[in-house]
Amino acid sequence: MPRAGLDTSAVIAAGAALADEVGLAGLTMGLLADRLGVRPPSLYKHVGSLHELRHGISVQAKREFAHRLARESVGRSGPDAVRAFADSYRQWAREHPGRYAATAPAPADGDEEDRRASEEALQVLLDVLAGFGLTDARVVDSARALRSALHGFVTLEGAGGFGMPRDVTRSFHFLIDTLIAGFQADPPDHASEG
Amino acid sequence: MPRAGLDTSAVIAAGAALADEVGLAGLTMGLLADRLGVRPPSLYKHVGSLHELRHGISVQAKREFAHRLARESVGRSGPDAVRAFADSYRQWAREHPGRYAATAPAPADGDEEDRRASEEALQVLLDVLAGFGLTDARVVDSARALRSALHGFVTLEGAGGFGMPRDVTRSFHFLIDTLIAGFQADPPDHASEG
DNA sequence: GCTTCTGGCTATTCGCATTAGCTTATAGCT
DNA sequence: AGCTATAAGCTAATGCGAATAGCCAGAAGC
Repeated sequence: MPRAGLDTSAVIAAGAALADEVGLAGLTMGLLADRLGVRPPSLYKHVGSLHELRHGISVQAKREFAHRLARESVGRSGPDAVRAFADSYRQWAREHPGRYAATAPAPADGDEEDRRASEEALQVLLDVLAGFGLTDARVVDSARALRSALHGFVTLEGAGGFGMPRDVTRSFHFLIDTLIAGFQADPPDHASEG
Repeated sequence: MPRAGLDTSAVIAAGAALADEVGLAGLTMGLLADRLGVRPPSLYKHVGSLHELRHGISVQAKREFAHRLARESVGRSGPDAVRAFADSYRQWAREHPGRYAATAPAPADGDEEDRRASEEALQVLLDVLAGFGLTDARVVDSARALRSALHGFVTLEGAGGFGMPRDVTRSFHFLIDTLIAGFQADPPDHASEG
C-alpha cells in the first residue's frame, strides 16, 4: 500500500481549503481525512488535535491574508491605498470564507508565532494609514475604525445579512469613503486626550 | 418526585442565560439540563434539538435587542439618536455575548417569526437614521455602514482584538462620529445611481 | 540487504446529541 | 374526592465525531 506522503503543512493547507468549502465550523477530522485519502487517526501523526489544526489554519491564513493585502496596496498612499486595501480585504474574505473566519481569534498570550502573523497584518493596515499624517492616538482610532468596518461588513455580507435591494458594492464604497473622509478631517478637540 | 415545571420559553430563556456565560458554542444540552435540574433527554420535551434551541435563543435575543435599542434611542434624533443607539448596541453586546452571537444569522427563507424579529431591529436602525433627510439609497448605505461598524467593533472587542494601548471607548466614539459626519455630508454624485 | 523510524491502520474509548419506551405527576372531568 | 388522559421526566440505548493505544509496513540511511 503506497503512503499518502502527508506532512503537517500539507494537512493544514488541505484543512484550510476544506474550511473554505464547508465552513470553519463544518471542518471535521473525518471529512479532512476523506479528502486526503486517509483514515482519521492518521491525521494525528501530523496535527495534535482538531484544535491545533484550526490554530494552524488560523496562523497560516493570517500570513496569506497579510501578504495579499500588502501586495495589493503597495505603491499607493492616502485614500487610494485605503480603497485598494479595503477592496482586497473584501475580495479575499469572499474567496476564502473558512480561512477568513479562522483569522478572527486574537493570539493567545505567549503564542509568538501567532502574534507575529497578526502583527504582519496589523502592520499593513498601519502602513496604509501612514499617508494621512495622523497623531498616534488617531492612528489607533483610525485603524480600529477601518478594521471594525471591514470585519463587520464582510461578516454580515457573508451571513446574507444585507437583504435590501441596493447594490452591496456601492454600500461598501460609501462606508470606505466615509471613513476616509474621517481620516482626513481636522482632529476633534478630544483626539489627543486618551 | 416533584416536576421541574419547564416549558419551551423557560428552556430558551435559561439557554440564553447560559450562552451568555459559556459562549454560544459552549452551550450543550447536558450543561443546560444541569442548570435546570433535569436530565438531558427531558429537554427534548420542550425543544426539538440543540439546533432548534439555538434558533429559539436567536429569535428571542433579536426581540430583546430591538426593544433595548428602541428604548434607549427613543425621543432623540439625528446625531444624538445615533450615539445613543451605538452606545446601547455596544453595551448590550458586552452584557450578553452569547445572545449577541445568536443574533448574527439572517433568517432562513420562509421563517416568518425570525424575519419579523429581524425586521424589528432593522426598523429601529432606520428610525434612528430618519432624522438625516437621506435619499432611499443613502439610507440603505448608511444603515449598512452603521450596522457593519457596530457589529465589527463589538465582535473584535469581544474577541480581545484591540491590543494597542488606547482607550477603546474613545476609538468607538471616533468611529461613530466619523460615520455621523458621513451621514450629514452632501450626497456624492453616485449616491442615487444604484 | 538490514535496521530504524515513522506514517498509516484497526480497534477502542469517551463525550454529547438524540431516540425509544417506561412511569407517574398533574390537569380536567364527573 | 376519585378517575382518566396527557405529557413531563426518567433510564437505557444508539450513533457520530474526537482522540488514544498499539500493530504493521514503507521508505530512508547504512
